[in-house]
Amino acid sequence: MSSDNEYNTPRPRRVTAQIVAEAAGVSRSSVSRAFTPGAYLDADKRKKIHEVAAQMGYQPNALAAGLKDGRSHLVAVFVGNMRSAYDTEFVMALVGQLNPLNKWPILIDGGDQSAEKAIQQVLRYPLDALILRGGSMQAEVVTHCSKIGVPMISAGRVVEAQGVDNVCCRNAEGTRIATRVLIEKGRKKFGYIGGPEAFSSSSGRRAGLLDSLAEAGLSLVAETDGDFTVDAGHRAATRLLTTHSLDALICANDATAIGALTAARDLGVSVPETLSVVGFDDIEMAGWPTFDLSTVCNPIDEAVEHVIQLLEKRLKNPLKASETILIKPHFVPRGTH
Amino acid sequence: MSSDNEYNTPRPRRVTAQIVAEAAGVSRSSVSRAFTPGAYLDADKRKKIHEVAAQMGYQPNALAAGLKDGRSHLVAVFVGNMRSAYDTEFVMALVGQLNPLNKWPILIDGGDQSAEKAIQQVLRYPLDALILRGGSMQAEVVTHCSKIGVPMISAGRVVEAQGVDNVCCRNAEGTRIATRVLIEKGRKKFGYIGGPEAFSSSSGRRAGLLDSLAEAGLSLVAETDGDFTVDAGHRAATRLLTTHSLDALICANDATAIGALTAARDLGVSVPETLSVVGFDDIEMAGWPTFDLSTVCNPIDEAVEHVIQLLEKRLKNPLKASETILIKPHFVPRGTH
DNA sequence: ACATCTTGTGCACACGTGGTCACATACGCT
DNA sequence: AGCGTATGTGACCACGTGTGCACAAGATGT
Repeated sequence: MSSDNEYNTPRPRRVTAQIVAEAAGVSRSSVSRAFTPGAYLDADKRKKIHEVAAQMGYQPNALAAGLKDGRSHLVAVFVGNMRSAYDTEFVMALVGQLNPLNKWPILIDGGDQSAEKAIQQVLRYPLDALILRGGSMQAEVVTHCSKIGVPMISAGRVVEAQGVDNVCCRNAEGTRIATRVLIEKGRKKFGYIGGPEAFSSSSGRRAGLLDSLAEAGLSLVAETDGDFTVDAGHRAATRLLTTHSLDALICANDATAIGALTAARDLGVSVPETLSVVGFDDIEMAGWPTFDLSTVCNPIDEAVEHVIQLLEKRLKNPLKASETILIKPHFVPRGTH
Repeated sequence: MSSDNEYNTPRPRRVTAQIVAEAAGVSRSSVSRAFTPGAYLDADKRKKIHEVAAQMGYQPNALAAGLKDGRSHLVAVFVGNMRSAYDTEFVMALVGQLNPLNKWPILIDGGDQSAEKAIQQVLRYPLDALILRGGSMQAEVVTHCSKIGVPMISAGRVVEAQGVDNVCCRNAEGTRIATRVLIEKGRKKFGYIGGPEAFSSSSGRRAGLLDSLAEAGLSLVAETDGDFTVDAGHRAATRLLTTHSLDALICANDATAIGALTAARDLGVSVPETLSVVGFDDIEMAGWPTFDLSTVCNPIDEAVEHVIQLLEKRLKNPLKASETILIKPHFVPRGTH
């Protein structure tokens, strides 16, 4: 780590309320009041102050304000893997909803190897909250957060801990529904391409598949694990399709499914005539004409909305009991099943 | 905007150095020193303090520290459009490089309609810097930043203003090279699908195309503008290919090219046999087997590295003259030309 | 003219930290 | 013992803000 004292030229300091006060010929308190909506201040004086402030480029220092009331309006957003399209879309939706609440997201990429260190450092700020989107988080960090009173909201993975709220998709139900649709279409020889074993979403989705197969008296013909990427999906599907005779391929997420789709084409297996391919998440790309992927929708807008609601509730009442909201997925029929 | 005073239950305040001092039986100063690398403190006492602090979950409040030395270690990252794969990849690389410098990114999505308001609010924090990745930024914001002494670094678009450093790709050179390659292959009837007119990158890329065409005594057969998305690329290419006879399609970015590629397939035009399609940026997706897109590499890692270097230089010397670094693109031959 | 109420503003404090300064303690040397 | 020096530590201040409190000034009522 580089030394912090290597700055030779000091930065010209920011304009402060004191400076504005002197320039406008009023007291510093009045400047502060001019920027505080509810405060008593003569209308003319307020206008004058705003003019001077605008000219000098003054805005109240959010850091100092936060120091006073213990609320920084900063929210750390920990993203499991920004390289995944689902996570990216999720973050975009989340950031869009955070802004109107006056909350500003500090982004931490869980895919980066220094993520743990990064999160430790970011926790030195008095965060209003820590939002987790997927990924894995050391238990140590969770307990640390609850110890220092930073609320956590986890999306996509249920974290059982005090003061942690959760929003999660009913993963098993998603694949259960999709599998039923395929069985009704007459599919019998199912393969599964999962994600990393450590991810609860992956195991949940697999469980739903097994449920529906059992229900119909079928069993899983072949399976293998990937890492949620297109590349891994391609490799895994190539392996499965060349070693087994399959008529349906359930994938743990859309990226995997897109890789599998490409692999099928490369092998000359026609989709959906002889093989059904189904993904999970319904990322934007799944709807592109090239792929036209049948998938299970893991609704982002709904999830984000719940996250925001939980955040607001938690901020209003920091001591409230933890909540877990489960979201119902639905099947999106397109051209690959 | 919601009132800020609607929090009924006050959050239990953070553990402070004072509390730790009392618990450890030392003075507050000693606690501070225990967390300051260079400071004099008895080794045993330091160890003791660290133990107590760890147990209580204490970490120095970064806000208060920043208030003191005028450096928040926060960096606003304004992204033109996080829905674009290039921007996403850029941000990921940037965030990864920012963390080791102890800088934390506050993400602002320029694609969101409230982006202008958001940036105004975020500027209330004493940011160490504002990094722009593409997109358009009101001149007002730029002058405001320079007025309050927040350094700006723009990537992908040259902003001519005091205290603004720039990193940008030689866009014209990129398409110039690509066009030459296609001309050497015997292509003569070129079409161009641009981006929004307001984007300098789009016009630069078009200029390079025209250069090389003129050089070879050719002229542009047809062109139209999109909005840098796959969908727009698809629509634009469909229009161009059905109304003109073309053997080469130069696209302003990869997303557009991928859309065009799909459109060509849909129309039964064989690529690369009868039509060459070339993109710009070399996003990850361009390398996927499904697309195997020939394109111009707009190197992200190199750009990010320069941004970081400029940032460090600027922080060391806030008054230094502005710099503009131009990056040399190169052609990436794949299967679509 | 005096009392009461309303409205506006300045003072002073708290927030949590890092650093400077002065002071206390201990140690080595003559 | 006396002195100089090295080392450790406590008291204080600055950073920029919001706000409670007290007070001043002006308006209104009797």
